[in-house]
Order: sequence, then structure tokens, then C-alpha cells
Amino acid sequence: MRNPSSSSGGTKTPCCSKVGLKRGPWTPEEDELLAGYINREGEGRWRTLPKRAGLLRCGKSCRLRWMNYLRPSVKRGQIAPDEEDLILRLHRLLGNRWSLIAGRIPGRTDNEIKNYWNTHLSKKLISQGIDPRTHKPLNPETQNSSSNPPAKPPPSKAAPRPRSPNPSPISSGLEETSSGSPAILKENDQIQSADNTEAVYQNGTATAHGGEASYLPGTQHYHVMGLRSSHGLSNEEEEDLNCCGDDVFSSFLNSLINEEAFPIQHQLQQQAVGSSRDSDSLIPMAAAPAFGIAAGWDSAIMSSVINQDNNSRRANEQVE
DNA sequence: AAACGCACCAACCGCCTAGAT
DNA sequence: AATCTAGGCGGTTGGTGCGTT
Repeated sequence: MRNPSSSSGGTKTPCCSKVGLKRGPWTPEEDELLAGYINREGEGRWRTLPKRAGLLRCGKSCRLRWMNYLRPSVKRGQIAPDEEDLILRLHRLLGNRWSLIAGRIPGRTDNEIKNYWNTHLSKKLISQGIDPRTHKPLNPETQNSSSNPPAKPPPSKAAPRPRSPNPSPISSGLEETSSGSPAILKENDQIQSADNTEAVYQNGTATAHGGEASYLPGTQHYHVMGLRSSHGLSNEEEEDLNCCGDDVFSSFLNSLINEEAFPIQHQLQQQAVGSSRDSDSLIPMAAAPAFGIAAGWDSAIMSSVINQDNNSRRANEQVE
């Protein structure tokens, strides 16, 4: 499928030097070998798994095949309307954190959700005049006339799907500031929000001046805004989080996901927009109102989702 | 019937982080 | 502290099928 020698100059991981390894679509025989081996021996040690299982594949390829296709818990078939709705809501809150989104939709993989987003939902939003990245109206004028139907027609069919080698810097409103630089909070970092609310991240606690105080215990080195993976928490930290309010965070997220939360959000956003000239701020709806609140929401959301992610992973492990 | 273009999605790539040494 | 290894993530690619011309 791809030319192995085409990798450009950068450092190669051992896995990338796949000399004599098979690539491309998996055959039923390979699937059987892989599934059979994992059912006998369990997941893990992906690098050496192919050899032990008698496969001429790299470990990454095996892992991907198992995770996205062969796992018993993977749900096949069409995305249901309620799943689609959930994806939309979660994406509005989380941006392109596909694995986190997938963690809240049982049986769906991050790859599947990512593909579905790129091929269906982003187009759907565009056709509704909504920017799929920010979930804001594409045409600023429609922002002032909220009751109007989407005025922006979808781009012509000729518009190619995004394959740019230099994708837009805005991958997610949650992790980008209006200047386009990642908003990754470290200890004592300060962020100036659109409404001049200052947020300070101190010693694992995100606080806000001029906004609502918030908390996120035990995440000193975690990317609160620019969350990258779910590995930020040690087991102890996870336990801490679990014992001090996973349920609260989870239900909080659920309430954000649920329809009834959005009127409040919208109201707050209107206030923020009204007090800010930066109406193009990339902070998404969930984070737009006042940064102080947003920081708390983000933290809560991230925390909740991380735990949900871990919980579902544990559940999956138990099932398997 | 053939050629063409588009949409879909499985698979790959590069990069990052955590843990081990 | 530095280096290595493994696992995981998001972005991107390209094969394939299907509809249109």
C-alpha cells in the first residue's frame, strides 16, 4: 500500500523498518492467527507478538487490527442516530480526541469515529453552516441571527477532502489559543482568555481569577488543555480521582452532553461574546463562557473522560 | 461498456509519553 | 540523567466500490 522507503529522514522506530513484512489488507487467515493467539495468550507485547503468533506483520499493525476490528467488543455496523448525536456533543466538548470520544461510546473505535466524523459529520455540520472544528457558525452573521436557518451552503462537491500535509493548526478548540499556539497549561502558567479572565494553573489546581474556581487534583504535569493521551495519571492519581468524584465528574460530563446543559452554556457564551471583541476566539462553546469556568469545565470533562476511558478499558479487559 | 470522479474506511505513519534499564 | 522500548494517539493515505457521465 505504501512505500516503506518513503519515510523522510526522521528517526525511525524499529517497527518502521519492516523488511520482508507483509502490509496492506489483512486476510482471513491472518485474522484467525491473530485472534487465536490473543485469545490464548492475551494482549500485550505487541512487538514480539507477530513472531510468536506466526504472522509476518509488524506489532503495530497487529495491535491496530486487533483494536479496530478483531476485538470481540468491537461493534460493527452503522452508527446509530443516538451515537451520532453523542459523537457530535463529545466532539464539541473534546475536539479531535477520538480515543476519548470512543471511550464513551461502547463498541466503537477511535478509528471508526474519526472516519465517521471526517466522512459524514464534518460535512453535515458544514452543510448546516457550522464550522466542524469550532462548532460555531461558519458565517459570523448567522451568529447574530440565531433563529435563522443556516445561510451558508455546503462547499461544492468538487471540494477535495482535506489531505493537506500541513493541516490547519486548529485541530481542536480545546487545545489552541486564539493565536494558534497550543494552550498547554503547566505549573504557574497563566492564560489570558478572551474576556480577560486570567487562569492560573498551580500545583495541580486550575484556578481562575475573575471566574469560577475549579479543581483537578493531582495532575501537576498533565495537559489540562492540550490533553494528548490518557496516560497522564499514575495509578495512585487515578485512584485519587476515582475516590474523589469520578461519579460526580462523569455525571457532570453527562449533563454537559445532555441537552439541558446547553442553554446555560449558551447564555454564558453570549455574555462572553458580548464582552469580548475576539468573537473569533477558538475556544469552543464548552470553554467559551468565561475562562475561569471553562478551565473548570475542561478539567472536569477531561478528568471524567479519562476515568471513563480507564473504566471502560478495565471493563473490556474483564470481559475478555 | 468504459472512463471518470467521489466517498468510504482500513491501514499506515510519525510523533509522543511512560516506564524500564 | 540519559537512553531505549513499548504502547498509544491523531493525521493521512490509498485501495476499492459505487454512481455518474
